[in-house]
Amino acid sequence: MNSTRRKPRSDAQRNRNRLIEAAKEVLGQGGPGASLEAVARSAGVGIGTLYRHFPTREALFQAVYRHEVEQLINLASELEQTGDGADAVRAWLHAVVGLVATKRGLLGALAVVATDDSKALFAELSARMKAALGQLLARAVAEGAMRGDVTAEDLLSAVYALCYGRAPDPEWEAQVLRLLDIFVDGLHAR
Amino acid sequence: MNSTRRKPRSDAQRNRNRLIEAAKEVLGQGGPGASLEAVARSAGVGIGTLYRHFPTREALFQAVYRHEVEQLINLASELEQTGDGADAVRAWLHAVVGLVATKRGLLGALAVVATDDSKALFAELSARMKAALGQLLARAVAEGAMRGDVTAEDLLSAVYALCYGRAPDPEWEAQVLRLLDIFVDGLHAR
DNA sequence: GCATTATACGGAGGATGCCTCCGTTTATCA
DNA sequence: TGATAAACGGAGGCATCCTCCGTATAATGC
Repeated sequence: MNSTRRKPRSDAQRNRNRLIEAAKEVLGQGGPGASLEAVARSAGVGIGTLYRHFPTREALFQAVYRHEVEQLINLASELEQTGDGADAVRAWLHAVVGLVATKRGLLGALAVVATDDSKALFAELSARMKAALGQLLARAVAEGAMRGDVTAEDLLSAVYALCYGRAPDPEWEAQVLRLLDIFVDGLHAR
Repeated sequence: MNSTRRKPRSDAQRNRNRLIEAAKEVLGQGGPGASLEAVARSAGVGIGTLYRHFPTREALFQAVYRHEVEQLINLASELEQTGDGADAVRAWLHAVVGLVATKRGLLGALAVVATDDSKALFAELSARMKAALGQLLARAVAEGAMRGDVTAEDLLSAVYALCYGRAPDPEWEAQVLRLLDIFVDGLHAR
């Protein structure tokens, strides 16, 4: 039994990233049924390469989704360094709305397939989002800038409700952000 | 201007029904991406015939959905004749859960496309469901069997929340029905 | 550096699905 | 029963799916 793992080849790593980037674009645009060959083309990669990295359509969806959420979580880490805890909370929630705005089709796709695998991923990433927001929130509360009786879970639920309660027209993102700001105003300690 | 409409040919009518029946099966199984040629095959009909009756995938989804909901509404009419108003309400809500159980993929499909057309259909059918349940509910209240401070809309919202708050595993329908029964018990006047 | 080789790449190809078009069939009506 | 509007069905052109395998190359040991 030989456990010496070679380092993954650099071209493999590069192509994987390109594919995720291209998929983010193409699937976000075209919805769950979009062409995977278009994704490969847009990534400048053969179709065989796409299938080697992501054996199923769902695997690709998952990778894109995880990538997006991890960017959000990184953003939260950065925001922890900024001056104002309340502003950090607001900025982060704006970013969440931005994600929903561009990835609506993608989220729909994941909701439709709903395998055990996707459900597990969903649960994991939800927990991590909640934790990230929890950090930001705790700081804002500690600074005395926000009321302490609202949990990260409450807040995320509210954002989702705002996002999905409205039909996606051109005004969508602006309207949601406006409502969200009003909501966040209400969170401030007085 | 000539308004003499010929009667639709009987074979057209028959094939249309067969297609809806087949689509109910195939799309319910295979989800929104299922093959329309499979639907046509399963209906024992040429692919051209399918496309003449339903020019787009969405048109077919809509027809199936309308058909299902109209069956529910017919069921409500029948239940109005039965002896016990409270039982009628319960039976009808069970039927709603049954619809969601078998047509989950279909509903997802409609949610993903979300054209103006589908939204209008959705609104129309929601209103008719509400009206149908309202009738049943009114009778149960008039009989003194149920409390009068709950609207049909409340009730439908609650059922949907029960349905979609739980992941669809094998136990799903039984669990939802159990919770629904508890809820309906709570509706009874005491 | 250079040879070796595990690893990854790319795209041809067969199967299937999408949708259109049009020649053939048939239900209806007089 | 004949005329004809209406409906049928499937061939065909194109796109996509996914697999398979010959070719290319990054990593490693010398």
